[in-house]
Amino acid sequence: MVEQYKQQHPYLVALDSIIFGFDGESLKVLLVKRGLEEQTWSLMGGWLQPDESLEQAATRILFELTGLTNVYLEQLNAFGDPQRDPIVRTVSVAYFSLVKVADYASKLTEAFQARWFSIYDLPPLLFDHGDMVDLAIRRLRYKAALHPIGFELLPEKFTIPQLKKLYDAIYNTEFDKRNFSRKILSTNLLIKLDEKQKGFSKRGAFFYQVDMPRYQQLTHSLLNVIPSPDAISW
Amino acid sequence: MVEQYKQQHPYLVALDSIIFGFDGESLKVLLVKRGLEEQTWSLMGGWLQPDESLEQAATRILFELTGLTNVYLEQLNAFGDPQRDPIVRTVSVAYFSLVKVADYASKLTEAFQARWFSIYDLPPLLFDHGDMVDLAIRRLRYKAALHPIGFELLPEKFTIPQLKKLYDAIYNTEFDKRNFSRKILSTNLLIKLDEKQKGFSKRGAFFYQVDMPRYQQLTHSLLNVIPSPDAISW
DNA sequence: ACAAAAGTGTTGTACCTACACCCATGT
DNA sequence: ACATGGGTGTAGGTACAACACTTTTGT
Repeated sequence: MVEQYKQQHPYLVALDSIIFGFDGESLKVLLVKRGLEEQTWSLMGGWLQPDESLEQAATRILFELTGLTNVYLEQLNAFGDPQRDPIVRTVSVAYFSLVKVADYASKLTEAFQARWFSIYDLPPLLFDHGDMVDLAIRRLRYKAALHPIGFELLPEKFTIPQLKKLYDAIYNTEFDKRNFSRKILSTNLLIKLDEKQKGFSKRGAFFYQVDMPRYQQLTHSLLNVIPSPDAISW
Repeated sequence: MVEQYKQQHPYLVALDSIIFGFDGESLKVLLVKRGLEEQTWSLMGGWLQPDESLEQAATRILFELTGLTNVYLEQLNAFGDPQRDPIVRTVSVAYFSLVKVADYASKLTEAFQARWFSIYDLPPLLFDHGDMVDLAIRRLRYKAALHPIGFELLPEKFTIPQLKKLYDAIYNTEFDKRNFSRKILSTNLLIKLDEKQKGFSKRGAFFYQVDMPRYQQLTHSLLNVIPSPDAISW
């Protein structure tokens, strides 16, 4: 019975990370120039090690580049076209993650040549990494419309106008600030702080932070969508 | 530079299929007893071949069991825990598919011991296949609430009451037939036929079929969700 | 006092929900 | 004639979309 295993071809298994960040103005993806491919920008990636799960490997790779832990990470898709890596047949599992750029800036390991690129102005990418980024952007848009994950891209304390700008950037559109803030606040997901943001505008906007227990709970319940009768929306 | 590849460990790559079907009453999953594991039910699966993409392999494996082509197929998740297959380390990419059971019945290859199980009454499964099925059910619920994929589980011609029963089964609930049919018909996705279903009820229900061009178009546009301003729904 | 961004209020409309009755047909 | 499922209609409430004005404060 173990025979059946022995006859099979093994393949290399890689992980690639689409790392999103938000600098206050536009949505960015973190790209690197790898040692062996000096010419081309690519996603941060690495190989699956024998003792790791896929998620552990993706977490490790993210840490190696950014020094960050406790980051939002979600499996995007496995890519396995026979020709995707022209040197050796490789199956790559892509993950996307949402990081707070301020944290990143302080922890970046300089071993990598890395740069943030606006999602609307990407360079040509290695292999099928362009497809991965495309898919990740669509997935982020899809997901952020249904789940409150945008916060993962903002600092602990942020203002409603900042949050609106983030959503403007994700969807490349312009939300109505009145409806936007009403909708966001109606979820009771945000706790208003006493503190105001100084320097950016004259009046200054109030800081908010996420109500973590409620966030966890909401995230969990949204994953188990059992639409109330008649809540099918297409 | 090729050195970097050579140092890496290769792994076996498998595919597993969660095959959903609907028999008119409840939502089912197709399970098999594999040659080497006579004792345990498992998902239909197979190995990735050198010349195949992941999707091609999943399609082939589905065909080998059911004889079906042109089936709804979607990548669910890659599973790669070091211990998931106790014999050899294997990364498995799970796909879920939606089949029309009537088609299947006529094409089933008898080489496999296969059976439909209600999703609410599953046997213990091999390896992590139970997790895969759980995730697939959640994904199907999630997706079917937002995209009109339920049709994939019904014959070409079906009635509104049949469609409602399908959704009742998916969500283990009881939709209101008046609101349900209004909602479905308001999408203009269904074309009413002259023909009535005979035998099941005295009055007989009209058959409908999917307006394919509109279905394709809707499917496409729903995948590129760009919410109209303020259409964030959480 | 003025500019620039923050913050709040209103109203029409569309859709969702809950609920009740009539219709067609096989027995 | 009656039982069984099929099919439609209505009204109240909720949430969304579109839109305009006031507030605060640094210069």
